[in-house]
Amino acid sequence: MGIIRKTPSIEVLLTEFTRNGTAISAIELVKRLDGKLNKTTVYRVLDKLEDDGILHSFLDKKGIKWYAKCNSCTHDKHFDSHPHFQCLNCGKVDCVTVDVSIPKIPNREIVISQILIQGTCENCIN
Amino acid sequence: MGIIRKTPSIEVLLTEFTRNGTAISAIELVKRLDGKLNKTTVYRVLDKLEDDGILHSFLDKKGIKWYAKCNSCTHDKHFDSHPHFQCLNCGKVDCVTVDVSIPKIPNREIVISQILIQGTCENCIN
DNA sequence: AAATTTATTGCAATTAAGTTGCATTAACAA
DNA sequence: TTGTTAATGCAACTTAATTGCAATAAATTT
Repeated sequence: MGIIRKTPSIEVLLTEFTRNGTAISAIELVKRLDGKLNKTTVYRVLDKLEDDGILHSFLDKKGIKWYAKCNSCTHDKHFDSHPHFQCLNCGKVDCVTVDVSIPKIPNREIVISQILIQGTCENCIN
Repeated sequence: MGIIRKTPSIEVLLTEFTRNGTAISAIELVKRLDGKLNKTTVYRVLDKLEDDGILHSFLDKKGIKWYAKCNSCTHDKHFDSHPHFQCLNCGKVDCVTVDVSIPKIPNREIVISQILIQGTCENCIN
């Protein structure tokens, strides 16, 4: 893959992710960029950025799709197996930089694993 | 909560889960019981059975809702933090009885964690 | 056993995240 | 500057899941 054309849409979306380090849900981006970018475009650009290894995606407990900036992903391989933490109070989601080792399971081959942690974030804990 | 009335719907749905030990998706149950039970009823009974601590639910990577029989859940507390394994080949999903310890995260309180593992199951590995 | 209460069910309509088809626009290479 | 084709916008669609409401039927009361 690789980004083929540098368009305003791609820049606009990337800016949203560089603004702060947290994950952003697809619908949130659609709402946030309403009037600026079309819903379809948002979904398609996000998809492409994920293909390119720039963003990675995951679903929260409600099945809502979230995206976050990748650290060491390539378009070949996504290292998105770190846990994602969702605050039950403020809704914020971010990537947690701890290693969780998934134990081997007899007779099964593990391809991907996804860990979603929900609780209270550092801002809401007090 | 607790089941208030013992209706055929509840029995029909529970039978599906006792038939074999794997998890079943909500839509799969809706399809499987088409003509026998209404879609709305399926969703509502599943919801109630989860409330009662008889089933627990989780979402797969596509955002589809799955249910599985609980082992030691009560209507107060769901011990659903064991991983769920979904076969990328046959689609089967089941509960994995291994303990995955989620490390404590500084300044955050963990309430629930959900682990979804995808790969090849014991039937499809050969 | 009949009447009463109200949880449960079925049906149709709705919701909402995400997708698709297609005509139009605009990167960017030649 | 022209031609190619990726990217975009719009409208319509898809699909899992939910909601409102009237009808039905457990289970309790009389």
